[in-house]
Amino acid sequence: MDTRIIDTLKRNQLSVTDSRKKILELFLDQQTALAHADIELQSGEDFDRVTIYRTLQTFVEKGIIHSIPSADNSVRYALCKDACSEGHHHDNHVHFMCDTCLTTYCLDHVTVPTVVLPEGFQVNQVDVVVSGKCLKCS
Amino acid sequence: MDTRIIDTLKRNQLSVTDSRKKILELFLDQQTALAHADIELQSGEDFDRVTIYRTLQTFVEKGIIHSIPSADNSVRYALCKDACSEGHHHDNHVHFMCDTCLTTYCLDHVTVPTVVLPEGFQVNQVDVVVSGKCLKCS
DNA sequence: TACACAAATGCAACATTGTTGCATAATATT
DNA sequence: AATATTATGCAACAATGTTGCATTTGTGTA
Repeated sequence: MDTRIIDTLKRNQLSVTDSRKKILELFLDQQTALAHADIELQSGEDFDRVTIYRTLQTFVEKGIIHSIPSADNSVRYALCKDACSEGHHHDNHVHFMCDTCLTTYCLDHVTVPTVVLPEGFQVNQVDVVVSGKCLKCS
Repeated sequence: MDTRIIDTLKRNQLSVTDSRKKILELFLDQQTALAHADIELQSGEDFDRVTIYRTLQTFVEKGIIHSIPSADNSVRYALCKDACSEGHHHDNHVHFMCDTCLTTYCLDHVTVPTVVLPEGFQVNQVDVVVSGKCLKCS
């Protein structure tokens, strides 16, 4: 068992439970974003759907994962890396969703460009959602 | 009745029906994005939910409206302006969602910045979703 | 290690959102 | 005005998300 899993949970003052360990493991094992349905399928041992919803919600609140906007009614989540995992929830991100395989990536190292808005709009967070073909599908 | 409504429907080879007229009118009357639920509430005369879903779907296919990604499980739609309305579906957009009142704007005139992606990713479309405080709420 | 407290889970029931097939009604075409 | 085409409404269903509460599990402490 990856020690990062228990470390992360403890650092965030969360009880170490089976579902949390397993769900966090799924995120650590793959570099892509996961939707609720993915987790339900991949978790093997079946946790109650409610537990998965609540776990995701808790992880978002603690800044362990963040949600990725999408236009297809399926919110996905991805691990917050480095800086973000220390509690800076309001980070900007570039996300990429493959039109073909629907795999979604959080591109941490891509810098979010500055957006200039009309007078009167106060910017809090900027999410860039790029779609196209990913490495595997092109 | 706004002649733009019937014009737009005919230009897109769509039968002119009550629900399509009403829904298109809602989009034309307000400058903000609408979710399915908003339309259901605002349409007054109640159309079947299925009709609303199908109308939105048809409008998206014809390029009359476009969907806006969101992180809260509620896809919103906004009118495609000028260039876009002539059939160029794959336009890039900057959208703004107010954290306070949840009103969503399609900022047509704001230019979408260029995003540089890692080797191997082919860009098709770029959506920028900005959140913060809107004109009214700041 | 055992105990008590706090917290998370699972279940049930429900609410919301989205989809499909088909008969009926409305619109378009001649 | 008559016919062909298309959209609507209904019903039934599927998927997704939420809430309250009893039970179980984890945590901190003696």
